[in-house]
Amino acid sequence: MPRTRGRAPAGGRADALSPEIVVGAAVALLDERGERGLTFRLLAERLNTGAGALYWHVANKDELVALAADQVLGQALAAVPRPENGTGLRALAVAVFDGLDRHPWAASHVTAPASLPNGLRLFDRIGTLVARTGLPAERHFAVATAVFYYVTGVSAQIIAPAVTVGATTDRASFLARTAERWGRLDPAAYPFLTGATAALRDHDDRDQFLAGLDLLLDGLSASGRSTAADPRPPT
Amino acid sequence: MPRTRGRAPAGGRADALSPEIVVGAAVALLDERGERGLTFRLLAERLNTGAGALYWHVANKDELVALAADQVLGQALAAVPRPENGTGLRALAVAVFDGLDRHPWAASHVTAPASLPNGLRLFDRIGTLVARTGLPAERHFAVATAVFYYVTGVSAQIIAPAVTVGATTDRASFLARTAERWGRLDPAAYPFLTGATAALRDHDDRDQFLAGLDLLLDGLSASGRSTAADPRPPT
DNA sequence: ACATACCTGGAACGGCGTTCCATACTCTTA
DNA sequence: TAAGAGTATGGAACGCCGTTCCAGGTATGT
Repeated sequence: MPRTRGRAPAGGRADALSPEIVVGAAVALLDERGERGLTFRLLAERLNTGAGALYWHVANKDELVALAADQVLGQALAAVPRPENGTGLRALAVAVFDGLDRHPWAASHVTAPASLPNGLRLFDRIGTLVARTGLPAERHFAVATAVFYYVTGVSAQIIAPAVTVGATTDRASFLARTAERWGRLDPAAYPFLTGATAALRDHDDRDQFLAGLDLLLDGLSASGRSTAADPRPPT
Repeated sequence: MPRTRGRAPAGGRADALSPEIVVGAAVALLDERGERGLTFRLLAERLNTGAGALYWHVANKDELVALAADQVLGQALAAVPRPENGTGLRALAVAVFDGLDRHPWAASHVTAPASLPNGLRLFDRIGTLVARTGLPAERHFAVATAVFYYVTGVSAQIIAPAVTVGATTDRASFLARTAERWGRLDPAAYPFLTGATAALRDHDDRDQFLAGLDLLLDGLSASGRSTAADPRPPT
């Protein structure tokens, strides 16, 4: 890719490309065909140009996918309700999860430490909300990082596999088959799994995300209560 | 790949391949060159055979990488200390993190729901330890899943980016550059990040994993205390 | 009209995952 | 011992991919 990416001062062709257009088309293609279906040739075809032209606007495929994922994250952040009461962190996390769930390929590309605009915005909003909880200041960064890691990492774990699986079969029958396989395991070697097949069959991914998130947030308020900086120390 | 993969009843050549040998060589190659460096041609060359022969033992590259990651997970599980007191979950999680940290490419390939042997073993051990905490039985599955997601998802978030970054520059200078970029952001738009550059520069990834894990486990014991099934209800 | 900088798009390169298949090896059966 | 079957090999070939290269087009500034 050439050094500069700025547009010509004033003009340019009417049908000119831009990084935004290329990334937008990439998001559409990723939504339709998944990560393996995104190809510079196919993308160029949709944009009525050649593959080489895309490299003027985007360094390589890694950057293209990263930018596409950051755009998805931006849409998710735009959907976050105003943080009114004390539930800001939870609402933010849920909005990100739901946003990524609509574009499953993106989940595994939102990485830390954040470098792209919306990743930075997400981390900053988490940090700002953490700073309001009354936790001692020296713990803000570590806690914010933990929440960021949870939201991005666990979302990726939950959402990403669905891409591979969902293409072939629907979720219910996949869970049923998995549960059946668990049930056939040796109970001596797998005492927990063999008894958990019903729970596996009935579980909901989004609820799992929320359950873990609430554990984390409970731990946050619990540890906040037991610190010296707390305005209302126990007894 | 052909239908069957069983070895001949008794014999075979002295230099015969096997799925174990192929996966073992793949692990070595992944350790040396990372995921992009693993190639069927290169792998075949190391095993003194042709690329086509590998497909007799392994269905495709996805399966090969998944099996390699599961082998790494197996090594990590073998290193877990005996779960004596109440710290079993923490020790298990730490062992998995450290094991994956030694093979960074593997972190993002340990997925849920687990299907390969060591993924199943990990989930079962987490579930067994959760069942011992005194939590009501109907919450065991959800909590075990949350811990599993945390361990695998957050490990992947922390460890995987280091592959891309570490190849070019060392960690300290990467953090320094990132911190400097955060410092140049607009404080009005990024109030938290602009004040967190020092914390970013000094943070330790493993400590972050532990900090979040402890939050989660604190939440676990806190929510365990407040449930109806608890033998000692609050006041 | 000319020079310049930006941008395009098609051809070409090297490498990849995967398939195919002729061949070889070993054990079983006769 | 000879033949057959099943198992495993390895090299050639296929189609596709990311990426590079570059000759040309298109606008602006002089």
